[in-house]
This record gives sequence, structure tokens and C-alpha cells, in this order.
Amino acid sequence: MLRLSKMTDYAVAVLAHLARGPAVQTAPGIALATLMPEPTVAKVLKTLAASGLVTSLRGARGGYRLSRPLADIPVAEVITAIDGPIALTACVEGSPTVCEQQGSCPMSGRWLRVNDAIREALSAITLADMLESTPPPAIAAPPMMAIEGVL
Amino acid sequence: MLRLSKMTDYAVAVLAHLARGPAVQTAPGIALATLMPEPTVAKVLKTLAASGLVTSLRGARGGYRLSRPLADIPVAEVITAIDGPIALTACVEGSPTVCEQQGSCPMSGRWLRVNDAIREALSAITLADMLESTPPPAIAAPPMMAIEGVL
DNA sequence: CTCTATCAGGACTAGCTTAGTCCTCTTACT
DNA sequence: AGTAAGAGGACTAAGCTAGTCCTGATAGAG
Ligand code: SF4
Ligand code: SF4
Repeated sequence: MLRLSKMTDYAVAVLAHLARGPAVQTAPGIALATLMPEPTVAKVLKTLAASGLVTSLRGARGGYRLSRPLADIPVAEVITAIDGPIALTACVEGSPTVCEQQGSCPMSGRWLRVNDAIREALSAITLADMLESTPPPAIAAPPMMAIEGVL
Repeated sequence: MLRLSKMTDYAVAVLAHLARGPAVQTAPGIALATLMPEPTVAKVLKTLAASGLVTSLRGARGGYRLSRPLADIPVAEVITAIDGPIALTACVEGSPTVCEQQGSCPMSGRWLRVNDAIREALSAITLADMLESTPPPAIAAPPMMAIEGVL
């Protein structure tokens, strides 16, 4: 279905959440606010910290802070940070796997162009772009469940 | 890793193979020539036939034939035929799944733009484009194993 | 008319990948 | 000290994917 992993999805949402509210926020706090499972959010944040997208502050009153403004974070970077390199097929550079059919496949190596097109498209859009020019999210009557009760 | 399914990969290779050689080819024949597992190729061809990308001819001396020239088949169409609609996240139209966090997620609905960018990119490139403007597949020294012995 | 090569359509299985959980150690503020 | 937080990893369960196989329909060949 050409879906990106839920982890990547979470990562983007977490980054967007970090841009709102206090500069430094804790993993459990973000999990609470976004209704995502706590340990999973923690895991995502650790990965993001390892990639340098967020900065971690340890110790009591610690938490995570955005390393860069959202306008400087292209979507592609988040995807590669969580999911690894964008490699549509096994016959483009990023792949750990090798394709058996490479010798007999009429398409060997020719996915590169498609792959690059997608990489470019994803590099051209920043997280700030996604948030700013918002067409009202009126795709399918969002549930709009109240989260105040949880907080 | 943002990889498309191997089935889709196979489908594109099969279509490209169909464009070469005799107009009508059988599933086992294609499998033999491309070194892909036979039943899998058959499965892919059935799906492609169901989507109208190839036309099937039943009975003895039957096989599959391209319904359209490769120049009229965008990559996106093959992907949707095999993998289903392109839906990066659960909060865009094509998804059978619904996202739990939609009410509290700061990104709800905002993936649409990214999704559309990818759809456009994949719709702009046809299979003929992939084959024609071929940068030599010198990505990593293709094995070039002889398949004549198998035939 | 019969035989056979081929596709149609599905059920089924094994393996892999992913999401999610949990534990222990380190860090640094109060 | 004591404690609130992250670092880093091992672990598990569920879901999905690739691949296999079977039965039936079709239509050309002889
Ligand atoms: S060589 Fe062919 S089958 Fe293998 S990954 Fe590339 S396009 Fe797909
Ligand atoms: S609502 Fe948020 S978490 Fe859910 S699919 Fe959309 S972006 Fe991802």
C-alpha cells in the first residue's frame, strides 16, 4: 500500500508537538498529550535524538528539545532517521538486500529515477510546510474527541 | 525503509518483459526468462489482468498481452494495481485503517500534501520513461549471469 | 470430438517485519 | 542523598508478505 511505518508517522507528530508548548518536554508528557503509547513515544524520541533531530536533556527536569526549527526539517530526513534510507527496490543504493534477479531483470537499475523523484519530493517539503499551509483537515469528518479529560 | 512490495517490483519487471519479444507470452515462460518464482509470476499476472493492464488469452496457446504500450502506463498505476492506493498514513483517503490519534494529532490531515506530491511524481513517470532514458545500470557491477543455459 | 495447455480464483502456510513492552544503567537537577 | 528523567538494549506478539498449491473454466490443436 506504499505506507510509511507508523513509527515514522509518530515521529513527525511528535516533532510537530514539540514545536508547540514549552521548549523542553518529557517523553511521558508527549505521550499523554498525543494519546500515543508511552514506551513507543520514548523509543521514537531516542531514535530522533540519535539522529540529531532533537536534543535530549538528561537528569531531573530533563526532556527533549528541537535541535532545529521545523522549517529546517524536510520530511525525508525524518523518514530516513526512523525507517532508514529511501530505497524503493533492492537495486538502488540504500538497500541492505541484494536482488537475485538483477542479471535477468529488464528494470535493474532503472528504479533510480523514480527513487530520486520521490526523494526530491520528500526533501522539498518541510515539517513547517505541512503545518503552515493547512488546507482544513476536512477530509472525512474528524472525530474531534476531547482530550482535555485525559489531561 | 519506504520500500515498495516485491510484488509490485515483479509486476513492473514483468510488464517490461512483456514489451520485449513476442506479443503473447505465458506465465511460466516469463518466469523462466526472468528467474522469478513461477507461481508468484502467475499471481502477479492475474492481478495485472484484473486491473486491465494486461489482457489474458485463455486456452491452449494462450498467455498474456500488454493492453497498452508502456508509454501509457505510469508507475503509479502499477503500484495501485498491486499494492492498493498510495496512502502514506492512515489519515489520507485510501486507507482501510483509521487512526486512533486523529483527534489529538497535530499532523492529522496534513500528510495529504506529501501524499499528493508522491502520487504526482509517480504518475509523471511511465514505464517507457524508465526503460528509455537509461543511465547505464552501472550502480554496482551487475552480475550479468547468462540465462541462456536455463532456456 | 477429445485432449491438453493455459488462465481464473481462491485457500493456505511459513517467514519476516513491525509495533510495542520492559528492564537496567546512567545522568543531573533539587 | 534522592529522584526524575533519558540511554540502550533485549524481548514478544501480532500482522503482513511472499510464496505455494489446488480445483475449475476456457479454448485452441489434432
Ligand atoms: S533488479 Fe529488477 S527485480 Fe531486482 S530489485 Fe531491481 S527492478 Fe526489482
Ligand atoms: S492522524 Fe496523526 S498519527 Fe494518525 S495517521 Fe494522521 S498523522 Fe499519523
